[in-house]
Amino acid sequence: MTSFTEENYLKIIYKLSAETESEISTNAVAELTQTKAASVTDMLRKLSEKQLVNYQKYQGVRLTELGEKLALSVIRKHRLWEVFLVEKLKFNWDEVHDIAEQLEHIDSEELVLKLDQFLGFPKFDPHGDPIPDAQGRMPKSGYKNLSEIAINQSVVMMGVAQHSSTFLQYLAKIGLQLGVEIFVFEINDFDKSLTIKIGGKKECFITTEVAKNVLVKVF
Amino acid sequence: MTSFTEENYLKIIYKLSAETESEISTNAVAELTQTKAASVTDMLRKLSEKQLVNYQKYQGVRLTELGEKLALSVIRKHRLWEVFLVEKLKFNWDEVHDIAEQLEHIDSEELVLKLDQFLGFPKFDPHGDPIPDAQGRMPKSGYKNLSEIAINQSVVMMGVAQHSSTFLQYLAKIGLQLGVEIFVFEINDFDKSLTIKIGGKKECFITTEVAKNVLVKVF
DNA sequence: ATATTTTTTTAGGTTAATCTAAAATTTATT
DNA sequence: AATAAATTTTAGATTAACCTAAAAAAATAT
Repeated sequence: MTSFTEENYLKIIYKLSAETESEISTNAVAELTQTKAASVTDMLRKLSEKQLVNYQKYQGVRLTELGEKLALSVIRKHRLWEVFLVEKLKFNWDEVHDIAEQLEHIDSEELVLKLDQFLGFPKFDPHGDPIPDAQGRMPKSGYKNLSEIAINQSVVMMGVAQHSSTFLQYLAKIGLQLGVEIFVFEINDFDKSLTIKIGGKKECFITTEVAKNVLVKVF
Repeated sequence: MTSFTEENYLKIIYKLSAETESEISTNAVAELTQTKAASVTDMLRKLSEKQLVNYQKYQGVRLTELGEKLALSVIRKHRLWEVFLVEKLKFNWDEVHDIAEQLEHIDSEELVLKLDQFLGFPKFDPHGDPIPDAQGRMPKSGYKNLSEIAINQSVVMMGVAQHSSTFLQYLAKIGLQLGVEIFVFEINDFDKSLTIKIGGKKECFITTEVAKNVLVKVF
């Protein structure tokens, strides 16, 4: 009913919608799908015919309720498979994205149900992202960005807001991994860069850009 | 490098090759791919260009060494995923084929390696079919068809040579499942149909067609 | 308010995988 | 060996997803 490609478009439109209030532009979609704007226009027309998006030419897109449901089901599958890959197959969390990108399109409700059960109904994936339930409801994480934390506060790292390998590998290098304690030692007034203490030991200097992409839980 | 569709053709040509000595005909492939002969001709030309098959028009096809390697890698993935679905996710063995049909095309060597390890390097899938190793070598099962077993012999059921849901459900209904003991009670000279005793209890009448598709281990 | 720039769409084309109908080749039958 | 039947291939179309180049619309700057 919906192709691999259509599912990818829905997922991308969903992600963009989470970041911005207004309609999603053709160009924004083109950038994430790695295609040209003209191709996006074609696909938006098609998705619109299938009632998966609301689209008026030159006015951007929005997912319909049905489209959002579908997007969430793909995201659910992606994140469940990531849990499987890390927890069961012992992949590193920075190696699983591309494989999950393929697995998320496997079509079988029964499979998702049983996988979820096998994994013990996880609520978050290995990057700390919430896993929608079978009805498409997202658990609320309550996590904050490290950049919002006040000086002298202690927090625990719970996830990331960016999934590129380079970023994840940088985190690994400086010792930032899920579960570590982070103490905000100093915040530079000028550029908001910060000095943190990781796991009560290592001191480390990071830019605000990095801090924005680290999700933490406040005690 | 090789598409989903190309992989399916290779797999089907491999299966047909296992049954017949001579070249595989276009029509035979068309039947299993559920396409028309004309489409098969197109694809055979393409596979031939890619050095995956040897193909002379009007003369049928054969896999090249490279083609066979690829086919075996797809079959390996299919069977490993079937083990996962049955052993870990608790699917019934007659429910897993269609899902494995999708999973077999997931592209990641690392994934196959880790899945194999996670499953404990299984040698046979839930239908008793041998799982090729990473080098494409098939373990020898030594299993026989139930139709070859002499009268008054006792054997254990180890697999099936046919995977349709209807067949598997028929077996389930008469009580034939992996691991049961089968005693050949009587063989009808006329049509080779047989009367068997299942698990030392139930007596049961089956056609030779059924017996041909049941794999058994002789003590 | 008009002109310029940027964004988006249209028009027309490409490739992979399929199809139908007709032509060519091989196989089987007399 | 000639003809009929079956199989296979070719020719020409179709659909999904993409592309480039040109045109149209919207946003921005003067």
